[in-house]
Parts: sequence; structure tokens; C-alpha cells
Amino acid sequence: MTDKNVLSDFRPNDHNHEACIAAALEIASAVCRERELRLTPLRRRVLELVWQQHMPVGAYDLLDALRGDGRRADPPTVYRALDFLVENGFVHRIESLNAYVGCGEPEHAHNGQFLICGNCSRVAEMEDPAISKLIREKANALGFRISQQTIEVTGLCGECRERAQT
Amino acid sequence: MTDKNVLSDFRPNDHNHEACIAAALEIASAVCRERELRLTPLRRRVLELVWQQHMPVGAYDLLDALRGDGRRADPPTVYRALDFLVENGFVHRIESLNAYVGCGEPEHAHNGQFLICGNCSRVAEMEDPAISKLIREKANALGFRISQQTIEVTGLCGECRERAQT
DNA sequence: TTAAATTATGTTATATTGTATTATTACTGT
DNA sequence: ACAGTAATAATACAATATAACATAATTTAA
Repeated sequence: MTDKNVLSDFRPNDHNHEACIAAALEIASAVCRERELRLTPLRRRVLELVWQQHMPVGAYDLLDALRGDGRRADPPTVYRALDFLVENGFVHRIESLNAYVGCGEPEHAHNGQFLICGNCSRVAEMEDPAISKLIREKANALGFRISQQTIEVTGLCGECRERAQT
Repeated sequence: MTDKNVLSDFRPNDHNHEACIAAALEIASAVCRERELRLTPLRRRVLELVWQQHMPVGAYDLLDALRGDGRRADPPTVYRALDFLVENGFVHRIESLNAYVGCGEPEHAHNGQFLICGNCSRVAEMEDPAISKLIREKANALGFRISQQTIEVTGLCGECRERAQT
């Protein structure tokens, strides 16, 4: 099993995260230019905040962070920015956590399949065609036409699993 | 493709729903007796209310219904009952809707895979081992040990799809 | 290059969903 | 009757999300 289809794996805590954030913003910037979307300062800032960690962030955490910037902010502000980011694929919403996480590959539209570590809270994103295809087929067999797949899996990431075996 | 692994398919609107509810309560009753769980009047009533339709119900709708019974009820009342029902597999929580739906087969533990019609809101439940297995394998390949799978799919059920092709 | 239209944001208020906590009641077995 | 456990009641609050309307910024197009 060499195919992995991993859009973003669990990141070691010591990776160069500044570069990581910068890259996400750079890509978003380019994609928006190409698609004629408006990555306004607010939206850009929210995206940056979402990328502060490789784990889901709640809307109200983002709100606090925006307020920390000195600017006034209220729920609609952050929810609107999130709507834009989610709608255009820069951020995914994790339904089972009511939280948001940066997308590992915003260039092409997809739903993503999420592995959520219950211990360290980090998230990995897969986009495995075999999984989506199988689900689509099974649904089709019932006459169901899929428009969106939500696949969120909880458990222990490799690192936490090893650490747990004391 | 004859294997379907469907725990509960989309029910036609004209099926005998009274029987349907009665059956669900009967099964829950039997399972509880067997496992020495206490299906108290409150829990039983909440389960019954969840089964009023084959579509997800919000906790606060249940709360209103309980109040409609004449009894006093507050959020913890319904959430505790739901916790019990979910924990013991009589009801599933649909994360993407913050809502609850009756389980089509509470006799054995499982996560369920849900098809949610965006038009009529009805839900079908599958429990397809091929799907869970594939996801488990892909996750394992990343060193991830799964404890729970959340699979919720939105789209159009067969009936609504036909109707849409005007 | 203004006016109109569109899009984005600000602002206030409120709706919805979910928990923590403490107290009380009702069963279970001795 | 009593201790131990499970269930429920009751209050308060935390967390998440949207409605509705006002203003500002940006784009379009005359």
C-alpha cells in the first residue's frame, strides 16, 4: 500500500511552521487571483489564524484572536470570513467538532477525509478516491445521488499511539 | 451489486409508521432487558419522539415535545436521555446536523453510515463493512488507530431525484 | 468620473445547541 | 430501615450560530 493520497499528514511539532503558514497564504493568494475572488485583509487574517496550528480552531477562538489584533469583531465577522474560506476550499469545517482547519490542497475542490487525534488534537487530511468512490457506489445502489461526503475519523495518531504504550 | 448492508432505507411516506415506532420501542425494550439497562419512561418517551419521523430531530424539538406532554423539561433532561440512547446504540447523532435519528438496528454496536436527503430530510442508514474496512486500512497506513468513524453523506434520495427531473 | 450596483463589513440583537453543578428523588440489595 | 447507586430536577451558564439592518468599500458601466 504505497498510495497514500494524503493532503496533509500529522505534522511533527518541530517543523517550520512559519513557512507552513506563509505557504498556505501564498497559495490562497494565488488561487484567489486566478479565480477572481477577493482575499480581503479580514479573510486573509482569519485564514492565517486558522493555520496557526494544525488542529481545528473554533469560531470563537478566532473571534478572540481578531479582538487581540485590536480590531473590533463580532460573530458575524468571523462566520462570514469562514463561510468564504470554506466555500472556496481554503478551510474545511470539521462537523464533529464545530471547528475549522486549514485545507492541505485548496487548488482543487474536494471534501476531504479527516483523521482526528483524540489525544493531541492534530488533524491529517486524506483525499482518497477509493474511499469516496466506494461510498458513492454504495449510495448509488440505493438510488441516492451524493452531493457531499463528510468523513471524520477519531482515534490516535501514530505518535500518540507509541507514546501511549508506556 | 446485490449486497446492500442497509440498516434502514428511505421509508415511503405511506408506510405504517405506528408499527414502525412500536417495533423500535419493542426492540429497545428487549435489548435493555437483556443488557440490564434501564429504559425508564423518560428515555422511552424520548426514543419514541425521535422515532416520530425518519429524519433527524434536534434536542430542542424533543424538549418542546416533552413540554407538550405536560411535563416540565429542561435541556439536561433531554440531553441525558439522548446520551443514554446514543451510548447504547438506540439512536445515532448526526454531527453535520446537530440532530438525532433512530437506529435501524440497535442489537449490535456500530457507527453507521448515513445518507441524508437534502430535499426531504429523510435519512437512510448503512453499515457497510467494506467502507469501514477501507477507511480503517487507509488510516492504518498512516499509523492512525481508529476508534470511531463518522460518515455522513448529503445528496438526493431516489424519490426526490426522480421528482426533481421535471 | 460620477452614479448605480454589487460586495464586504460593522453592529446589535437574538437564536440555537450544549454543559457544569448541585440537589433531590427513586430504586436495589441487605 | 438503611446505605449505595442510578436517575431526574432545577438553575445557571457556556459555546456556537444566524437574522436583520446599517455602513463602507469596490467594481461596473454610463
